[in-house]
Amino acid sequence: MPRLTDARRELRRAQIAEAAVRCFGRNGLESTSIADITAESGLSAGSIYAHYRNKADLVRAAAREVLARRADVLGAYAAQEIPPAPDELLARLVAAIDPAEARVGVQTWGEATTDPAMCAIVTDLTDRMRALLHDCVTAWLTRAEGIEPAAAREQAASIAHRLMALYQAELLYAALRPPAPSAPPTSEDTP
Amino acid sequence: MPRLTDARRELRRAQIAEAAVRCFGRNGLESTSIADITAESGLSAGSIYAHYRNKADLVRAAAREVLARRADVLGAYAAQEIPPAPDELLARLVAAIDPAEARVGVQTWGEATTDPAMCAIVTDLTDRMRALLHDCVTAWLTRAEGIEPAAAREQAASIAHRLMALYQAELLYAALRPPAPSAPPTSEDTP
DNA sequence: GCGTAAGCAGAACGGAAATTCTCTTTGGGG
DNA sequence: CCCCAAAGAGAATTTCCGTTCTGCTTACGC
Repeated sequence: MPRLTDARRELRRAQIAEAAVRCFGRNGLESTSIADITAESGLSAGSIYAHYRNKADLVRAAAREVLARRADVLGAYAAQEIPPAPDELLARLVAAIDPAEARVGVQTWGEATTDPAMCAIVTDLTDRMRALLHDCVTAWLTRAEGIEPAAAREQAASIAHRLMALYQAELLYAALRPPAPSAPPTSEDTP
Repeated sequence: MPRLTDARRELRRAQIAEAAVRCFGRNGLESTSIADITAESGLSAGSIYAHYRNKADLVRAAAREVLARRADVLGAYAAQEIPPAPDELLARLVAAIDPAEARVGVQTWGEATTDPAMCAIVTDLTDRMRALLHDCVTAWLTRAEGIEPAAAREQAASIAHRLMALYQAELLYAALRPPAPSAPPTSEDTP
């Protein structure tokens, strides 16, 4: 049965998801139509539906991609032998924020308030990032500050919680900074 | 010209906006149709369009209402003679969060990434709340901690910034806690 | 190489939802 | 208390968009 080889199939899925992320960053989750993604990806509607069950499925895939990419940045720091101090860590994470991805990230929050599946994706990633932060801070407390591992782990929890909160807030600021590059006007100008 | 008296007109607008907020909290900004708001408010579509130019306009009004209500809670604390300490202040603000309003608040963030008008509403309120926090913390630093007003005002700035960030993060958590009371299934269960 | 079942393009379909239109009701001013 | 324009109800309209369907094309397995 001549199916696409798995590698090629994944490539197509990624091609679609990445185009979707670009569209979402530009126009928002609900305002981007399948036609938009069609145009951005260079593929056809039929093709998209061969790779994703429906639009909601594609939105979730795009969300997973954006969120996972953010976790990866953090993961790189967590893997270091001597992790940076909390302030420094936060500063670097904030500096690594990409405005377009921040917008999609915040849009996924909004969607998550309504769609349980999206909520699961968001909370799962939030928990994973917080755990990563926890590891990072624990390692810093023990290696750079010379605190007992057990005590460090405990202290790190509240610090990680706060770091996560501050990071999320920064993500929100980044998402709102340049309102929108070229959003279609919503027709409410002159009364 | 027998128009509605201003008081009555405002009453109708509020009636519609409040119904809209309830719907948005339940189903999200984009998923609630005018028909939903019609059912919730007990008014007709024609009537709604007599009070709001279009759906986007109504969404903005609802957002303003929810956001303003949050600012009011904070404003009450800011007006006190001896404001609470930052930790206590944050704890009280968090305790005062209503899940349904939190959901709408987060949805407005998502919308703001796309709609410049909504972005202006959100950033305006954020700035105003931060300013209120700033006043609160400054007052606490001077009155409870006995710090010079000028120095207090300066120190308060970064504290207020952090408080705002932590509050926003808590709002997000509250919005995602019980995923959704009764969301319509998105049809993606069995492959 | 070659056949075939898939991927894929693009038009067609169906439905939903915002906005508008028309007719009825009603509240306020004289 | 009466008139009339505006408020309101609810159906009609229209536009738009997700999804599906129909063939052509292509890439994989033999």
